[in-house]
Amino acid sequence: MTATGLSIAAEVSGEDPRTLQQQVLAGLRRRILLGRIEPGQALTIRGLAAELGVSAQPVREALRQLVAERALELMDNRRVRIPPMTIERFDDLIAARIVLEAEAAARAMPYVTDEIIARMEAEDAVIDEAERARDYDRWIGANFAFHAVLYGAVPQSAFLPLIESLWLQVGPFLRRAIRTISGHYTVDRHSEALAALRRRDTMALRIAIEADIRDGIAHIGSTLIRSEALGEISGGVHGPSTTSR
Amino acid sequence: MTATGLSIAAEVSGEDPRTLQQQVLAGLRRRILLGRIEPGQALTIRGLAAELGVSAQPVREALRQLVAERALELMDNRRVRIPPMTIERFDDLIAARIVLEAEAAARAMPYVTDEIIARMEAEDAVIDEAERARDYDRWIGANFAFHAVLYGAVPQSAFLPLIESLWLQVGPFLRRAIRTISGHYTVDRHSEALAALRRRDTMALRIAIEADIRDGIAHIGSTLIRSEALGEISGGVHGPSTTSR
DNA sequence: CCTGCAAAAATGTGATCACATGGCGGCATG
DNA sequence: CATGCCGCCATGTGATCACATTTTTGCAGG
Repeated sequence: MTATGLSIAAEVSGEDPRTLQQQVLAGLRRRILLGRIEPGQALTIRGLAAELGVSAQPVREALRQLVAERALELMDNRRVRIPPMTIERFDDLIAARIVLEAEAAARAMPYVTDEIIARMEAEDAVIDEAERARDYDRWIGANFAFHAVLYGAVPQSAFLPLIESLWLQVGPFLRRAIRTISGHYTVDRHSEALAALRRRDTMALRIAIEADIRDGIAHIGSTLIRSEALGEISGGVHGPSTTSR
Repeated sequence: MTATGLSIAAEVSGEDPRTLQQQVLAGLRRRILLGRIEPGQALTIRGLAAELGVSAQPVREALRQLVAERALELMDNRRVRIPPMTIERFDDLIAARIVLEAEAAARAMPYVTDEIIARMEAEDAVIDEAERARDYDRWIGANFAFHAVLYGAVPQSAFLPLIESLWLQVGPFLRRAIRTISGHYTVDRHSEALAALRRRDTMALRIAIEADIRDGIAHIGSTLIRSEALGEISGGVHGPSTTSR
């Protein structure tokens, strides 16, 4: 077993980080995925280091890794921020999610066991529960976990890291639109996906996954369009250099 | 314009790195892509630093970034190496390349100008020339560049970084099989792709790209299968700890 | 009151050091 | 001669320092 950088999949299956850098990375990744970091806001190494109570070294490497995953963007000023979102980029990200996740789901089918399905049902239950409790952090997390369990069924999948990169890019803008979503849309798609899994119906699974991504995103897209009137979403100009915290 | 970290696309369009770390990263990325680093061989920070005549710091960050891009793998011993290849993983990588690159090509169509086509023709010419000269480095590089020019036609494409990650994962094993390839197979597919581009025929382009990837890979797959008799391709066990060089 | 310049503070980058971990070989013991 | 233990060496990790670049602040001149 190789050391993961504590990816989402690793978190789902429960691993503990051995290095400080991995803890910092996992923490930042989580914050980005859950939309807890303001897009456009500049992240400073020293600021984060002070906030987390570690030296600059682990933070530097974590930031570098997140830049490589496109969760963060290295500007020309050498400063790091969450990349601003545009309609074109958002459209690209969703298109990439759809082709990758649909294919990943189909390729996971041979590895799907009852245990995998059970774990997905568990995540789906968490989603329901979080929705009733208005716990958006948990809602988003479980939503990703639902998918991660499926794609992660394939032992050394090359798909999952790519998909996680896409999630990290979309994540910061999910939360901002999530409150405007009516609420019950994804559950149906998840049920569809689970039903397809039980029947081992690959084509139906593809359709359910694609629909899930599209549905969940339609509202957000319109939210983006509304915000678009103001130009780029957060960070058109170099954000204020407020030390993060 | 944001600092790119000197990706393949950035190299194609010609940019100069401003930091040491970016130079190291670009150099390592190139060596990996061209298959100049032995799979399974452990890369040491100090070894690379000494080899490149820089301190450990830029090397550390470059390695971290390459780990994030899955070009390198962080083992439990905290050593870094090129991930061993298995048939399953190779199959995954090719499947991912096909769905991503076909989609990226289709989405690039609206942005295709005569200048883009001209640049692709130029890369294609380089491929021919390199093939006659038996210059495999140039051959592989131009081959990737051919695709990069196309996908890079889209301004802020989210696809290109994902695709580059896949190239980096496949690269180390391309060269090892390339000598066994008959030779003239891709040229036809590239001609097909160029013809489709001139006609602005998106569907034909998809087919050509997919065929290009499949054709170029079929022979390599069989090479892998032959090597598979020996177990994993390079690095089944932790590689020898020879300092790189 | 606005503008532009210069000093000062903040930040990223590169280098180096101290320490913990892991790998390797030698050595003793059966 | 084989095997297991112990110590040394190489390596990754974290911390810190020096320096160049960038950003902010303060002030003078219009």
